[in-house]
Amino acid sequence: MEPAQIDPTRERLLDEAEKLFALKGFDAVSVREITSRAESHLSAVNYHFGTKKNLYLSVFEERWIPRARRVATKLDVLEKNNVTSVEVMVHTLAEAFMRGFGDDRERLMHQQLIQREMSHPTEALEMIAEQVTKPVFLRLKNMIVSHQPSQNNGEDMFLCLFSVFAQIFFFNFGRNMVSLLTGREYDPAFRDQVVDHITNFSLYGLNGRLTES
Amino acid sequence: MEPAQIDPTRERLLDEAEKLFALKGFDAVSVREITSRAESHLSAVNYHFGTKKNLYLSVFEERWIPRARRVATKLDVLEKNNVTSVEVMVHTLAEAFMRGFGDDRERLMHQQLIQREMSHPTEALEMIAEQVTKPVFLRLKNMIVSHQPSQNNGEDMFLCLFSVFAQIFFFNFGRNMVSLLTGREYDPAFRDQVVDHITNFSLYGLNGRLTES
DNA sequence: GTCTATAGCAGGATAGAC
DNA sequence: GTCTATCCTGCTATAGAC
Repeated sequence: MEPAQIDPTRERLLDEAEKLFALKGFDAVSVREITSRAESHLSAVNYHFGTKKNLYLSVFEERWIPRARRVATKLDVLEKNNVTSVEVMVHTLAEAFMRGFGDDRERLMHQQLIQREMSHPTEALEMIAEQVTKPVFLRLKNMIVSHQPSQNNGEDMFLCLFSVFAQIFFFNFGRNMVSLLTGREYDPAFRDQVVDHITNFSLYGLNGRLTES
Repeated sequence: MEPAQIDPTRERLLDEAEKLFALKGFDAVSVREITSRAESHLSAVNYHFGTKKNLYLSVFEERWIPRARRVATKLDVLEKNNVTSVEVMVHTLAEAFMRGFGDDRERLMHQQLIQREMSHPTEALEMIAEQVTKPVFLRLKNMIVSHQPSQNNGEDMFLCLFSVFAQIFFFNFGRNMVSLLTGREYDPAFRDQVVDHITNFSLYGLNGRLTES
């Protein structure tokens, strides 16, 4: 099925499709728009992917999931060095997802795609859950609980991990609201501030903030 | 502009439009679908709202914003009773947004609409920020800092409030992913568990969980 | 294999009967 | 004011020229 030789037209189609699906969502994007941006032709999509829907799923198979796996390798160093500090773990995690992509645009695109899938799942969400989210969460859970005297069960730790990811997602997809209320732009300084905030909030919650001297 | 007498056709159109826009998003919904569910006719939308876009904005003006204000009144009792416990505040806040709607469907619809606006803003987001989010956040910030010896500035407290809302949003719009990973359904028991989790995580973060005996 | 042409259908908006 | 009929545009998918 996969061509041994990479087809550059097919690659451009996947690139532009991913950008547009993230920006506007499946229904708001036309195949014509994708092909014209990819400097290709309407029927090239049909030739390479059969249908628009299958192009969408291919974006996840061939772009999104490999990228998510790449970002997840940022956690390898923690395991290799046998890091025991939860603070370092959470900071690494937050930084990996807030800054561990090629650039800001790529990170936003990546997270807008998963956000759409989470609120309106297609076949892609199950692929992602099985191949990415579940393995990553299990690794994180084991890293944390193996160094801690906690009696928490796995489900409770999963909820905590969701709370960390919830913040990462919110500060990306909700950046418009955040900017409207804080008056801050998403420049590198603010992003660093957000990473520190997520780390501190996830570790100590509100009490840590309110009682610090 | 507003009719003194409420037009039942107009009301049904707003009701069905809100449901469908929340479920599928602006582009994926056709006016024909809205009018057929409202047992009305295609041109009724044109007559009452002019355009599809204006119907969408009217949903926020006449449904979403009034509902958000209604939910926000759940915070009044805290001010009236001069509550000083941050734990009570956060729990009230989480419960108001996790359970303080007519029913589960209404809450999900409400939060899917704001989620879409946050990631892809239209004129509606500015209305919401001005008329709902900013006033609520200011109230919450003042309630918390007026009882605390904290030196935190307002911006930092805003980030904390975003982190609380981030979790509320995530456990709603991301419920598919949460269910896939935990195997739990969103029954009332799980929702109570989530409210408690958000309260605890927001107050004490991971450390509170890991060091509890 | 690439691209043109087009089938076949659904969309938003409107005009006009009543 | 309500509803039918229709316009025009844009869509996906396909057939077939080259």
